[in-house]
Amino acid sequence: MSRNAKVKVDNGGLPRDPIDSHLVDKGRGVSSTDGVVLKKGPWTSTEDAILIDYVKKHGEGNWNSVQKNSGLTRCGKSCRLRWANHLRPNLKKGAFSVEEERLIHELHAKMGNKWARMAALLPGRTDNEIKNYWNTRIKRRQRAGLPPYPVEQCEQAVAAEGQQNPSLHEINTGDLGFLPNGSCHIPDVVFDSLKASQGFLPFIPDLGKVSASSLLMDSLEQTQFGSQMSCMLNCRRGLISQCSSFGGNSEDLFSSLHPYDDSTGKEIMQSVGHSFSFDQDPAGKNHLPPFDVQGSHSFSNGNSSTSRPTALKLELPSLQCSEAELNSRWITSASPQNLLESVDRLIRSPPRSLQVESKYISPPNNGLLESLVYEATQSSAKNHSSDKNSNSFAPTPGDMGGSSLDFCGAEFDEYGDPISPFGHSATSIFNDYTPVSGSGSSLDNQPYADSFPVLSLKEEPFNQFQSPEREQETPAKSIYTWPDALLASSDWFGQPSGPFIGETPTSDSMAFVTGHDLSGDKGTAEA
DNA sequence: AAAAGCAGCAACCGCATCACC
DNA sequence: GGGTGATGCGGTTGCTGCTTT
Repeated sequence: MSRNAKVKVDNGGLPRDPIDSHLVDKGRGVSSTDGVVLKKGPWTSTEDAILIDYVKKHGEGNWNSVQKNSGLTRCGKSCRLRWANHLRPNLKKGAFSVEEERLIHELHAKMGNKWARMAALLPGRTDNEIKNYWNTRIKRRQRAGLPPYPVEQCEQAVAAEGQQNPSLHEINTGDLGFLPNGSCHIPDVVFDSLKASQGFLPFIPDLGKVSASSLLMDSLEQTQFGSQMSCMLNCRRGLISQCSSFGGNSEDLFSSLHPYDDSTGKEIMQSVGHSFSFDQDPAGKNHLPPFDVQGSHSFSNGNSSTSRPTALKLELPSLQCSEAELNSRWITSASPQNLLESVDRLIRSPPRSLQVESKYISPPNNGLLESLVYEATQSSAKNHSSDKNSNSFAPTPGDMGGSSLDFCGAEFDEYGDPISPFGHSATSIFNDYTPVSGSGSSLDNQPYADSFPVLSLKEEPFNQFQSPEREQETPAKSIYTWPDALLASSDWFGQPSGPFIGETPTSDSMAFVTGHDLSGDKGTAEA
């Protein structure tokens, strides 16, 4: 499907005159390299057919030769992308199923923005599709002021981590960080993890023997919202990671919560009955610059940015849940008063989730993800034994249980709802929370699919964005635009019914294939 | 009804990695 | 070991339709 109608495409096939001057200026029409004018922009059905035919004859790869051998005026990269994302068989189209969404969430929580690897575990889905899905969701949630992490996903993740790494579990189920004397306490196991990570995480300074609590709190205190954060660290350490999910600018988050009052944090602490009694090194000898652990760059603001590491590009472990769930579990706005109350309640009655053992899932999680990962690992071992990165689900720094990266994930996962102290009633958070086992998230309240659909086609009009006068330049809706010859070819993909794996093309889709405009409207009919 | 903003998607770009010479 | 081309990946852009104001 091409909605880029403004970008002129060719005239129903190989452009006789590919140079389209009015597109050159736009930078997305044609480009010229080595005297060969390469077309950009949306693909047409004819181009698709050419590419499909080429792949059928020559197989995948050698994409740069496509242009030479097939006459396509597309660069190799463009061809590869088109094939991978739209033309190759077994591609699923349409909305993600609930299972797929849940899997994406799990995978993203584990991998970060490794779209290709995630796509490898989602049959029929492309990295681009997953990426777009995720970015769209994240954007929407950010705009709504919601964190990307759903409760159950966090619980699952932390449960798995807890069982896999007892030291992390110690954090997960450990104390709240509130010592009898009211001082703040951060389990040093956290910093043990940090120290252990120093070898491969260059941004982590030499922690030496500095007190973990003093180190972090000292850093926090340098920030204008440090008081808030230090409180949150104790209340809900998961916020560390959570904040970073908002574009890495937790300052915005905080300011949005308390836009006019920098003293709110102190008030909170006072309301909680705590004072800032850090065990700071009085001489300041161990006064290390603030450091970032995963996601904790949110600690940095204008005051401490000079010591802000820049080497690490942080990926967000990202978790989501349905909007409905969010509505019930997350806050969208918060008043300082609510915040105070939340924290207060939190102190008085520690959340259930903090005491909960890893009961929701076992290390293999629900089995779906792990089995896929296992499968992929096996496959990867076979097919990519030479992968020098060895990152195909092999332990990476982020995957290593003892790493700081992981501890951060476990940290926020522990509490499931890391941002809640900012406004969501702690009571509501922990009382309302009901583990959603197995059901996964239901984004946008989409009805659950009973099973993983083999193919969920969402048919769209072939020429939905096409003006009548441009019928000959039909931008292709890839999967529906297979040439008749290819569809008729039962041996093309070993699928007697053509490329529509698991589903015989409907008459409509066949009509698409034949290039006949069935609808000028965008009414979509679920297959 | 018009304008503005949002959502979803396809495609492009730059960089990293790999394979081959 | 270095150079070069091919490929893969992740981030970003640009476009259109839809929704909201």
